[in-house]
Formats: sequence, structure tokens, C-alpha cells
Amino acid sequence: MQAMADGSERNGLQKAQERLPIAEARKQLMSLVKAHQTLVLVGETGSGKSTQLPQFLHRAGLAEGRSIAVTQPRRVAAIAIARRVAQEMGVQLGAEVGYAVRFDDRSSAATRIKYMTDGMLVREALIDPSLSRYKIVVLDEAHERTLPTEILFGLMKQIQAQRKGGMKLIVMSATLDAAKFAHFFDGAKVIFLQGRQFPVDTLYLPEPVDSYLDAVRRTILQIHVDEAQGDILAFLTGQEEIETLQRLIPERSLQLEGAGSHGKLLVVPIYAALQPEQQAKVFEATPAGMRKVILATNIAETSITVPGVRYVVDAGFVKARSYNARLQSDSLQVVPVSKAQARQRSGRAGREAAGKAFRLYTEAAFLGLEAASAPEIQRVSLASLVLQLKQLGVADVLAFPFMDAPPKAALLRALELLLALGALDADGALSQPLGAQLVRLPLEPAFGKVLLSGGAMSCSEEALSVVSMTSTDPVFVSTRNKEEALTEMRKQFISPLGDHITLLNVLTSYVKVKKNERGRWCGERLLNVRSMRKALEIRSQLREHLLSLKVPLKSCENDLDPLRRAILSGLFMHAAILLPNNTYKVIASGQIVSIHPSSVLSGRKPRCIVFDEILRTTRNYARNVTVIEPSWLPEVAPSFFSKIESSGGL
DNA sequence: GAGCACTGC
Repeated sequence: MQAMADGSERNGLQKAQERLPIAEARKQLMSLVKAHQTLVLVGETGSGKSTQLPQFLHRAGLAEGRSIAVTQPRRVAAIAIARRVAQEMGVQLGAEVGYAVRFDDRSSAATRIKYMTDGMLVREALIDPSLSRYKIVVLDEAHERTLPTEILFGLMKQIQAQRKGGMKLIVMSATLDAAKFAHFFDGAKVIFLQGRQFPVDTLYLPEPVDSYLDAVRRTILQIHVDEAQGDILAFLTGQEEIETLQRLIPERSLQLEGAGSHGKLLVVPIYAALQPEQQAKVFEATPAGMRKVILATNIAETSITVPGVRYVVDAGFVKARSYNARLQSDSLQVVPVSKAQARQRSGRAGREAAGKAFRLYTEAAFLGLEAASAPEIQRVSLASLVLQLKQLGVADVLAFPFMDAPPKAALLRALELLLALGALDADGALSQPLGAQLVRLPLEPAFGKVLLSGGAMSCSEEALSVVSMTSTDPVFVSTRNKEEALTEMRKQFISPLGDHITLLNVLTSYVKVKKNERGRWCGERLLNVRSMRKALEIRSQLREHLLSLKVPLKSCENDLDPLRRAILSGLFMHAAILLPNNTYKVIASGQIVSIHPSSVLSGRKPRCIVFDEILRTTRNYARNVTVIEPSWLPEVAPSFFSKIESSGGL
């Protein structure tokens, strides 16, 4: 391991720009907010900008009787910060200070400081595009460039142009994108705030390694032997790597007994798909005489803060999903992290005391990394975004003021899909009632269409279950050594009609189980109880939406044909026909796909299928598949399939 | 015949 030649890059930055503690910056901040329409605040972790600044603004009366909205990309952060601020101000949560996130609204008409997810503020804007109840909008964690924050950037620019001087915007960022933000909101004032982060020594490998997994293992053992007390957090790319390392480390660490002065290693995994009880183990105090090793995905970068960590091991890779508009497919690939991500990971060693970060690549490799990963808007399907922009009154979405324009092909693809779904009229306006209904639903438009068709085809109860199950995390727990048991347990739910009906069967069985027995019931069947709970929450929320949209709630009982037609009416872009070599040709795009091995239809050969998405890994896989009749195609999407039929595409 | 990082409405 080599230390960085010039100490820490972060220190270099701090020298370049004087950073003020927020308490000292207070007066200055207040007069700057008065003088400028937009302020960009750059502050590190612990600068107090998220908790203290909104209080200053409120007490100084700068909201002028209206409210202050503070957005966060994550629900837990919005809730936690709101709680802290309410406590600091000595007020009841939900009164003067409140929060609003999906499934949980603790705000009222009296709320003057409202913490919310960025997606919630977009939802409010869809109803009131000028956000008239707010005088100040604070977009926190703006450097993360989430899709909703991206919409809010452009929207705020438009609102500010309309409400002359009457709408203040404060953009908060942890990184130096400040120049970019300031440029986008012309004339914005930039301020740097001091954080409360301990120094982290960053170390690099002198030479690149062949296997980062082995390097991670060796580095963990080396830290254990050489370094002082403190837990180790290692960043890997996924469940499989974590499980592999979990098996390898305990075997070797036994040989170390007595060698290191910090006892045995306690290896704890953490990733999103892990069952809640298992996840809880990372937060338990490390037993005396032991050193904890946390093997994590990027969940530990931002979403979860593990106490006690002094050492970070960064393998330098991340599993990233990206969308290819031309192929209409997602791919999931292991790619190098960005510089910003590497810094974020290293920073996790300095939350409680000075720490060390071991980057398992060379310094030259670090310098060659991208500054930041591409913003979400560059790598996802934009159907939902386009629909929302239309509702916000943006007639020409290509002319919307994006901070970074999305790929034109992706925007055109989205418009095409919305036209095919019938969400847009021929002139590109939101259609009535379909388009207007789809914007209201918290779903991708294709799945919203499945739900609305369910209403029209008298199977909305079943459509609700199917859509809810596809909107949650995977419900079938997969662990290598339990694979056979898993298949056995799945049998009772499996439908020959495919994955959607199988998921419907799972949810139908689940709701029949008594509430206090659901945890055990899921455990026995290797179902992820957290995913099941979330599916039910989503289902009841969507059900409320259907009620307010006056969509009839009906069940098709045992006749599943209408349900499959409803599914097809939303997902017809992903309808495919069997080829002689057992692959499938997607009718709309001509893409060749195979049924994903996790599908209940894998190995069977239905003639015609429809599926949720294409995932490109070793090859193109269709995920969540249902058997359909080819004759249904022109019925559910006449304008789309008559065109293809006449050109010989079928 | 082979595998799913992470958010959010």
C-alpha cells in the first residue's frame, strides 16, 4: 500500500476555498438569500446545512408566511432530519416542522418547514405546477442528480422566471458541481461551508491486481493484523461476491488467532435484498475481543451508516444498471466506480474518528476514473418523466431546460411508447382520460396501463396484485445452497401461465395468513417478508388511486384470460414470438431474447409471450414472463400491431 | 441453461 503523494486531495480542496462553519456563516447567508434568487451551498457531511439553515430561514421570517420545502433523495433521511429539527426547535413533529414521504405524511396546514423526498415535491408540482404554497425550495443532495431533482431544477428555473423574485431556491451539494449549478441558475451565489469530518488517510496499491476479490480478502486480514482497533467496511459489487468472501474469510482468520491483537473477525454482510433480521446485525455492537468486518454493496455508501467503522476497503467496482434506448433494454454490468463514489466510500472511515481507506487500485487508476457517474437521466427510460413534464405544462419536452440534456433517442423512445399506449394524442398532448389518469399513478406508464385496463376488463383486483408484486423487490429469496428447497417451495405457487400469475398466487396466499404469522410463513417458503409487506402497502395505495380515478374494482375470479390481456395491453412493446432455436423475437423491436432462468417459464416453450423488461447480462434475458395468445395483439393495441402486421413483422 | 447494484412516487 502506498499513501497518496500529496496527503489528501480533500485537504487540497479545502485550501483552495475557504470554508465557513454554518453558525458563523449565518448572518452572511441570510443577507445573501435576501439578495439572490438562487444560492448554491457546498458543504461536507456534518456541516449542518440540512438541519440548521431551514431553521435560520424560518426564524428570520424569510418564508414570508409561506413554507420552506427541503427535499432529500431518500425517505429515511427526510424523516430523520425532520425529527431532529422538530426536536431542536422544541415543536411537535407534524406541526410547524413536518415531513412527507410515500406511505407516511407527517405534515399539516400549519407546517412551515417541510422535509420531503424529491419525488414527493414533484407529485405536489403535478397538482400545483407553480408550487404556490412555498416561498423557498431547498434541493438537498443535489449532486446525486436523481430524476425528480432533475425535473425540479428545470421547473424551479421556470417558476423563478414567472414569479419575479418571489421564489427562492437553495441548491445544496456535497461536491464541487457548484460551478455547474451556478451556471445553470445564472447569477447564483456560491458559498462553501465547513463540515465535521475526521481526516481519512487514503492508500493505494503500488501495482494493479488480477482479482480484486482476493485483494479485498488479503487487505482485510492485513488490517486485522497491523492496524489499531476499529471495524472494517469493505465495498463489493453484489450478493454473490459477498457470500463468496463471507465463506473465505472466517477460515483464514482462525489461523490468525493470537497473531492479531484484536481477536477474531466477525463477518457481517449487508445488501438490500438481505432479510431484515440479517440486516439488523450490522448495527449490533461488536462483541468485546472481536473486530467486525462488514461486507457491503453500495447500500453502505449513502443509505446505511454503520457505526464503529475506522477502515474502508474499496474494491473500486460497482454493479450499475444502464438503459439502452435503441435496444429498449437494461443492462447490469460491473463497472469501475467514479472519483466521487470513491471519495464517498473513503469518507465512511472518518465518521467517528480519523480513519484509513484502502483503495485496491493504483493512484494512476484513480486519476483515470470518471469524475462522477452519469446522472440518472442519462441512463433510464424516460417515459414517466415525459408524462410528468406534459402534466407540468411543458409542450415541447425537447426544449425543456435540462441541466444535462438526456439522449435524444431516449426522449423520442419515450414519446413513441406514450403514443402507442394512448397516453398522448397525435399532437403530443396528454390524452383524456387515459394520459391524465396515468400521470396520477405512481408507476411506470406501461404498468399504469395494465392497471387501468384491469378496470376496463373487470380484473382490477388481480391487476392490482400483479402490478404491486412487480413494483416491489424480488420476493423469492435466493441463496445458493438453498436453491433446491427454493424450487420445492415455489412449486405451490407456480402457474403454467407464467411469472405474473405466479406472483399473484403468492400475494393471494400471503394475505390469507394471519398478520402475526406472516413472518414465519414467509421464512418457511423462502419469501422475502420485507418485499411482501411493501407489495401490500403499494397495493393499498394503488387501490386508493383507482377509487379516486373512478376505476371499477372488480375480480375476474378464476378466469385469468382478461388479466393476461390487461397485462399485454400495457406491455405489448415487450411481446415476443418463439423462434425455432428456442429464443424469442420481440415483435416491436426485432430484438432476440431468452427467457430468464429465474422465470417459471424457463425451459418451457410457449409460442407467444409478454414480459416486463429485457436485462442484458451474458445475453438478452426477458424477465417476468407471461404466456399470451398471438391473436390478442391486434385486439389490445390495434394501431400498433396492424402497422407491424401489414409490414410483415409478425 | 444460468443469475438482481441502489433509490423513489
